[in-house]
Amino acid sequence: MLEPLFHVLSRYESLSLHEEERLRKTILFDREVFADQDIVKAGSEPDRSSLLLSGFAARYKLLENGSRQITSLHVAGDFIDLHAFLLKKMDHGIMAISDCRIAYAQHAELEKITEEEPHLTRLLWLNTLVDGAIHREWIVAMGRRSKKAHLAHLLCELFVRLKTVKLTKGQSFTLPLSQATLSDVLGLSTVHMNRVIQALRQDGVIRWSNQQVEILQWDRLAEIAEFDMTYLRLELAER
Amino acid sequence: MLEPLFHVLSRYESLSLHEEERLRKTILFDREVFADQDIVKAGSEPDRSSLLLSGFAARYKLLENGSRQITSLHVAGDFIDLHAFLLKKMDHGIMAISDCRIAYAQHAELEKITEEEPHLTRLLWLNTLVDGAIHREWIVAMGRRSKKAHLAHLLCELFVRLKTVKLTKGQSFTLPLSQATLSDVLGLSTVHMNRVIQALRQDGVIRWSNQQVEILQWDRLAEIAEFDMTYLRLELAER
DNA sequence: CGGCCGGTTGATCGTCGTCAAGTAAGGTGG
DNA sequence: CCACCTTACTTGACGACGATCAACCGGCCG
Repeated sequence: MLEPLFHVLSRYESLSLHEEERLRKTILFDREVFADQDIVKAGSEPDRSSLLLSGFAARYKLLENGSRQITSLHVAGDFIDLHAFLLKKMDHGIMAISDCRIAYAQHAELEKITEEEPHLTRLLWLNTLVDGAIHREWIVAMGRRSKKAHLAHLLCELFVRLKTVKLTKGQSFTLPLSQATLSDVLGLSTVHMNRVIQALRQDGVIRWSNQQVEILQWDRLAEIAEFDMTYLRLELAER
Repeated sequence: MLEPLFHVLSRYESLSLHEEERLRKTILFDREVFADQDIVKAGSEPDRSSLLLSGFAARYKLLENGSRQITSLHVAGDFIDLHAFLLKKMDHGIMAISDCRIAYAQHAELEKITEEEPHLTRLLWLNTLVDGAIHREWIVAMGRRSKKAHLAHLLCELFVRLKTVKLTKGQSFTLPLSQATLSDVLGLSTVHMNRVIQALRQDGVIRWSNQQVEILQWDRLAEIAEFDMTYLRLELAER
């Protein structure tokens, strides 16, 4: 059940069996959250952190005029609010984009891990640092890339992340986001979001329908995006 | 010398004298970096992390067409590349915006801290999490705020951050960024950057000249920005 | 069958980038 | 001390990009 998490953590540094056991004992109780439901409410102060076992989730903030900005997308294996362990108060909400399966780690247990398991602690810390690296890449995309390049970059990132948790088939993956939701990722109107997608289709680099994205020409897509996956830190380092 | 760092860390949770001592022993050698010089090069794999003692620094990425996006701004007390301790490879550069004074912590020493000082480790981790929270707020600003609101938000954030390290005088602070540099923060052209600044001036909420920013009407500025400082996590929590 | 949701397209308008020019301040060399 | 740079900021004109308003299509569900 925790395999996606093991895949994610051990893509940074190998996990010992003892550490896997420790995580199994820490991460408990799973529940289902249906699409469009909040997994964690903005402003709450949870006493546990949520691990996404399956499905897609998003962190988001709402503005007074009702608009929404999604600040990150999450897939199986992602510790979606591990930062709440130390940040305490949620400064944003997290919602299920598709139906999601969630498991929990009590903050008290995480604290014990920081007292007793320094290596595992560093891996969990690293996990949150990769979140930060993704945030930085999104900032670059929003500030200085064309909208087409931004979308191309997002697709490259999702493909690579999904591949490490074995959720791609060949050059395809399932992306259960409506164009309206996607537009809240890129900060666009839905109309223009649609046109940007059309542009990538017309370039012949992707096929996309019924929530299935197929990358027809990875090299050209990566070139449009100027995609450099260093920031995802997927090369295994020695412990 | 490390007082700014202590101010930053102890605004999260109080530091014990032992922990302050430990930091003093860990953070050594300071040097000066002049404005516009790189402090850390993109692609490098530093064996130490840099603490900014004074001055302003920025993390940035360059794109192939020569444009630049700044992904964060740093002030005295900020551990500007603490994430490199675990991320290993820099996926972005860090440059001095004004003349900067820098001290260093060897990664080997930081690793010892994670083995021996769990509470201090959590504080350092938390420090990187606040970076992430700031990134998220910037993403929201770039995606869904008007440019005027984005700038207002940035000024609010900088004012609050500078205040906690005692670098404000009344409602004023020194901001040694040219408008061209600022435009690489907001993702704008320099021409439009200038016009956005004019707009805030005309609203009478700020005065700004010779690198001195004075906030004339905090409430209106915060209202334009929809500024909610929760994300900076400045309320002191118990240990 | 009718309504709703997601996707698509056209028309129009505002925001913002680009090109261009001009001003003010500071620094250098004669 | 002044002629001449350079750098930072400022303003105007114009065009491209993206938001908004509006309409329409197809599939799904009650």
